[in-house]
Amino acid sequence: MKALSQTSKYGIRALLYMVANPSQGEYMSIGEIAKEMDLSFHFLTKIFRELTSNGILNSYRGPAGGVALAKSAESIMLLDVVLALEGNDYFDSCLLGFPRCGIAKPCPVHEFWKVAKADLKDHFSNTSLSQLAEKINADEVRLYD
Amino acid sequence: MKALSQTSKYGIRALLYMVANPSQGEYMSIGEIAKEMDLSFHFLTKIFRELTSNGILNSYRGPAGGVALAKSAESIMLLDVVLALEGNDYFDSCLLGFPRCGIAKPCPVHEFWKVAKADLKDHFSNTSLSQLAEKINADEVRLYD
DNA sequence: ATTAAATAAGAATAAATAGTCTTAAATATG
DNA sequence: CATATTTAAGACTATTTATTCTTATTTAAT
Repeated sequence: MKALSQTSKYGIRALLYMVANPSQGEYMSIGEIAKEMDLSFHFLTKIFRELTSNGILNSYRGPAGGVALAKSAESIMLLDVVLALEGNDYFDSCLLGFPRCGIAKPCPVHEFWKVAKADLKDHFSNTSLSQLAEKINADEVRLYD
Repeated sequence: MKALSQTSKYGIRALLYMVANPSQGEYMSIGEIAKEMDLSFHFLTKIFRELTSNGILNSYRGPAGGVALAKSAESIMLLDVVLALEGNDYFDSCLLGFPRCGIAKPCPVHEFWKVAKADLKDHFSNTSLSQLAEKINADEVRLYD
């Protein structure tokens, strides 16, 4: 189940890397993040530009430049990042792609899907980057599922 | 949120059409279904081949041939169709695409996503084509959401 | 047998997504 | 000012998904 594009996955993971591995200086270089995460510098740069233009990151050019969270990690919610990278219509989809599925003419799974999407959106809107980064740093490993 | 491919969406909708609009004869022609649903005959044929090879449909060639449900609409679950068209690994994905996300090294949203996927899978496995087709025939329309 | 009506199979094309590359602009430092 | 470092912008390419097209096979009816 591919709920998110590669762009979103990389974007979120890169942000979590930034929060989990705070830099000494004000800005962290995209090159370093890409290297540590073993993904394309250019692709990450492109993703970060989107996050910058959406007010999630600040960027600064030149030596010692890079990117930095525009707000505290506590106040950046997963929802913000998902909407920035997937578009604001992310939660508007009809599960089965029925042509004019909506309030007036709901598809047969409309109600169910509406609730499922609302739950997901709710979770995203209540999950901050700091909360997720904490889990990474705590190295929460489960040996049995 | 694009949870399903176009293939799955069309496939499910076409099956629902078949259940909601039973034909006189044993088989219903793909051409008729495609025409009624206003989608490509060739594409639908391709999708139906997959459903046929997965034991969800029976097909018959020649005049008066076509496709027919291989089992009762009550016993074909949404899950069967989704797994047939999306693959059996549909519920195995990591939401954030973390490299070795799993029991031993869960990603920061692993537990949440595991539950969300299980809920969805559960719903799919408890929803039959007949249940959904009934809603279509009842023309359940909601004027307020 | 011949023809018409279907699906089967898969090649070919189009569109969307993912990823790479090149050039420009900004900034710090010697 | 010259140079090095870094992001910005967007063109370009590759891969995946979606869609169309062509040919083959099966079957019924005349």
